[in-house]
Amino acid sequence: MDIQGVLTTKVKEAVNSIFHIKLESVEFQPTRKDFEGDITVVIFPLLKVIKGNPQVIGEQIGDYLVENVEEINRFNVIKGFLNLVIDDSFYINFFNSIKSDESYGLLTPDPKSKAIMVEYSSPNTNKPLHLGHIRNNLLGYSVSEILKAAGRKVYKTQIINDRGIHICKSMVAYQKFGKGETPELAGIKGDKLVGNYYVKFDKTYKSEIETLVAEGIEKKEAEQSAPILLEAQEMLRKWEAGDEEVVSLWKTMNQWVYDGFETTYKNLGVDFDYLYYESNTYLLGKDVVAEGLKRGVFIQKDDGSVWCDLTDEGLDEKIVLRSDGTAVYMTQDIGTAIQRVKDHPDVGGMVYTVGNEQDYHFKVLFLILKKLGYDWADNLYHLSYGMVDLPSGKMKSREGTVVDADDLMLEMTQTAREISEELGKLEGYTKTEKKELHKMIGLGALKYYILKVDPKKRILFNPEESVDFAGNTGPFIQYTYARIQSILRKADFDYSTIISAEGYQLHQKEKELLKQVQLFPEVIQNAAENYSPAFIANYTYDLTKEFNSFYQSIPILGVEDNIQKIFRVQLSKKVGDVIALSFRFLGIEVPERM
RNA sequence: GGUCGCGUAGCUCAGCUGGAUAGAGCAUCUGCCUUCUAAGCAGACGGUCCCACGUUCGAAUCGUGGCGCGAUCACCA
Repeated sequence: MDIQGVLTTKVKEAVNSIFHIKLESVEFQPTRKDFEGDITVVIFPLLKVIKGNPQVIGEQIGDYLVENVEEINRFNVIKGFLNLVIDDSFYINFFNSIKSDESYGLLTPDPKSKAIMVEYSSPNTNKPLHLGHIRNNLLGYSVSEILKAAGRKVYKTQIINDRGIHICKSMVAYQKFGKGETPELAGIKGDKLVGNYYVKFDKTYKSEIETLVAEGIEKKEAEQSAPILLEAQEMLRKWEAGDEEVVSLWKTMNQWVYDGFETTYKNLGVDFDYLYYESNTYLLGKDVVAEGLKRGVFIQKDDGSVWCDLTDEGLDEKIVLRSDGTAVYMTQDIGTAIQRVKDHPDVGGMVYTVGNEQDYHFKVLFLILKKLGYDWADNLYHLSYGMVDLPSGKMKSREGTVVDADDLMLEMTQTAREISEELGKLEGYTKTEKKELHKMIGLGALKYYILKVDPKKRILFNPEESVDFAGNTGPFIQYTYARIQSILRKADFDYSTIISAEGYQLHQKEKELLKQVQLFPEVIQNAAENYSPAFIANYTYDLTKEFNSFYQSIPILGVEDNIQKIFRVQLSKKVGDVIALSFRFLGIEVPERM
């Protein structure tokens, strides 16, 4: 069925029979729209082994192919390009083979193959989620779905950074100013409440520094000796010592945050299979480091600190344990990775969705795990993505210059409602249905906006200019899907008949659409190999554009010929299916109407 | 300074395992709703693909050297 495979063989055969030369490979590309043809053989590379004029060589191969390959009708040669015209029957047969296949494009997982664990989100528990987390979440979730579609077994996970000085800051501020406030009493989400105290801490801290400086103390000194900071440090010591009061407050406030996060995740449509808490895993890496030291993977310095020498790899030495024996960030990540494989022995690789400011950290982490000799260490991937910046610069929670995740989702939904109401196409929909639809569209716009760009690229997000709903956007694709569903609702006849390739002549628009549908499985594989939802987004856009052109150029339900009508409805349905599937990989829902 | 990433139309981005005249959307301007949803379609306008050199029949794509932007080079996480 794979035309390229067939052609490769046949072109080799042709070259062998005409020139008596064995070819290694043949280069194909889709024919440019300005020329007649569907697939093109590039002749230039052949000139290295075949002496002669590319025009003549092309024609000779073309003649042979028309003679010997059933699917090829005719050809033309322009410069060094051999354009082949494929017979309609090939496309129709292809379509018949996939039209009822609901898992078209998907690979079923090999039960023996190893699972892959995808980590994403991994927030601190002292402030609400913001736009940066949204990018992280969408990427991690989407890549998980894409990997599944490509036949991988996937576990979604996150590590929750629930310990450390940053948590204590919120806790201290709450103790000082909280007066027993709770999310219920304040009527706000728990993560927002805790976030407020984090900001409050920072304000107090800054004013204390000012006071100290006014009293004539050096700024650096003041920064280190501000009373509220000392209190936070004291609290961290108490926490590590298991102080009951502190631990109890920690538990209460963390729970508020988890509840708040849960709401945000639910709205965003992401979820996790397994959770890891830093408070449970931060000590794990120490044993591994001790063992690695024994085996000579690490070296110990005079002060007792332990290091990994990576100078052979062109990097520096990296600390894995402090001189006082406590764990650093790296220690914890080593431990967590190993723990995950212990918990889930079928895991054979991991994907870490973390911003690109940590490129170096993960490079080192992966090297260390490899040095420690874990076989899965070859299958680690850092899904590194660029920051989301505002026109005013970086987002900083402490300074309140963030785009809050909940607020943004709400705004997108409201914009969707305004547009939708203006167009007024939802007659007969209940309030609830409309509300759901507006959310679907608003989030569709947001998710597509973020996922369509290459993860590596930095995104500049301007809250003043709202995310578009027209053009290359989520709603555009959702709209096309709704159009297709409308056609299917109106097609009140049996369109399940298989259209015979015999005697059916494809309209140009039908053919272009079929070619686009044909690309789908390959796109999924590419997206999975590159860990890039952007591949899926861009493909879906191309497919959608092609469909809209088809839709506006030729009648579907209105066409005279019954066979044509059935075929076009079938084709429309298939395009709708592919759109829905693609969007599912992006975590975007598609509407019946809009 | 070393390392990594990015640099394509006024703006946002595709294209990057080398191929024909570099593609979309937004914005600006023209047409198209008494036929299947106009959140649409068709068209116009808009380009030193950051610069230079090199490899090649052929370079936005590969290599080297620059320039610009960002990140990173903590006994912070």
